[in-house]
Amino acid sequence: MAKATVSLPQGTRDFSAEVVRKRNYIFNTIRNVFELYGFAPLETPAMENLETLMGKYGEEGDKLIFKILNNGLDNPAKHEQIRTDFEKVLEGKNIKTITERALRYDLTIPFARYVAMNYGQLTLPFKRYQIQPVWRADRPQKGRYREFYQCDADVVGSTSLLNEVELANIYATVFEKLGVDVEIRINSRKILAALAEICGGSDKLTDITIAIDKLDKIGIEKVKEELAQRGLDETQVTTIEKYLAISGSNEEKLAAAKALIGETELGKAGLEEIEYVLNYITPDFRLSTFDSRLTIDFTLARGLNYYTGLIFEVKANGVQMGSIGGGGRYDDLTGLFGVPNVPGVGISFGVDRIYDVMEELKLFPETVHTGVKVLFFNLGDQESKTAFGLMQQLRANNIGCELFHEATKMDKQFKYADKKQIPFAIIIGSKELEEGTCVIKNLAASEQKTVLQSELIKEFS
RNA sequence: GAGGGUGUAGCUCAGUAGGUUAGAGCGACAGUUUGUGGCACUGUAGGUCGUGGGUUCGAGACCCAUCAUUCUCCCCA
Repeated sequence: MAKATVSLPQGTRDFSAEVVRKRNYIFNTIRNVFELYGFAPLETPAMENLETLMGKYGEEGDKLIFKILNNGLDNPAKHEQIRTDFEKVLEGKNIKTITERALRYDLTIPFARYVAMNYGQLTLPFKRYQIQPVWRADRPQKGRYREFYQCDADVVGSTSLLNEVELANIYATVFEKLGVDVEIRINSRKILAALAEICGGSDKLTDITIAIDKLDKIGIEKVKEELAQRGLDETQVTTIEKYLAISGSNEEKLAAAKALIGETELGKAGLEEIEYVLNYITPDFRLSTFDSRLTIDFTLARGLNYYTGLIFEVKANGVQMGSIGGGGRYDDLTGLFGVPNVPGVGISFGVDRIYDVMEELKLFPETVHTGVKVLFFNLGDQESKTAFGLMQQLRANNIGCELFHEATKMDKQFKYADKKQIPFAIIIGSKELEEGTCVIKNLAASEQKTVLQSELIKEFS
């Protein structure tokens, strides 16, 4: 056999039947919860105008956007212009004559673009969910792909913290249903801004968040070094050290943070937001284990720079994996597209990582497999014609079945049923044909019985 | 963008200081068994050892390049 020379682009995958079924199980779970909470579906194109995406994800993000080469570059009339323009591409610029479209990088920005375009028609607050693939030109590694699905739920046109409460509950409900043990971390960008304010001014916000975001990876000493490198003096570093040292229960953390930044306006507001959400998680509202899963994490920063209020991040317990969900509040996302003052808040699920976690922890239920229920054996021309008629009757009664494609040894037909995990075999040979009966065999139990063909449907209803 | 690991049969991998004809398990196919599977036994097919150079009397093994893949950092879902 010639060795296949075809391959898949880096970081992409094919999904076999079993994997698709398991993935659909996750998709359906998430979709049902979104619907349950009053969110409506939206789909946007795989590609957007490049300028819609550029500059929205920070410098790093821009580099990871997959750009689409324009068609028609081979037109001889344009060659000279194209060559000149391509020189600029080599300098790292994006030139419309070379590339003007790109694959979507996330679902939030296309959503903001949609809201800006349709603002007049939307009933506010507008709650939408979106389940579609996104593409990033990242280097693949564990839990990281170049094509992966996001499941987003966002609310725009409302500043109410009730939205945050709802979204936190969606996280809890989905992972509860999937049986994944998670920790939902919560923080507020306002608190980080307050910290920056008392540590040298708001222009230091980015420096500070970048540094403290690394805490659990590089440790406190390295963080302090990095802060000093980024131009903070000793008092300021000490303040941040105190901030990072905050620990204990949610209540203890709140109290400690109040002492440190409660005086500032931003700090006060940020802490109130967190308290508000936590207070909603009263026994009446919370799910069985919810309160132990929603924890304050003052080191949580999140990279996407459009967040302005509460931020969320979800991590799976008991497994080495990056975050499997994240989100937060943004004050003015559509302002980028010419419609200012539309506040919003949203969350995202990373299905591919959730899949990896569930696979690693063996959390998929057996029932995810849903193939055909019956295999009709093919034991000859006349026999298979009778089988075919019965098969169509079963199908008409919504019972999935197939007829083996050729008359061959039973041994082979049994093996086919095994491989496809078909639970029942129906055998019609010359004897059954004569008697108007058929043999129903339960393959797992290795039991069989003979019934009249006219009674067959009853056996499966 | 930076740095590691790995490429040998359809799959998972062995292949010991370079040495004659490259192996195992699983899978596939056939048979033992022309209408009762999963087990067992027997047999068969399937490899230019990722690709291209080099060193050597001799390379799957060593060196260089290249491609693919995987992991870590950065960043993120």
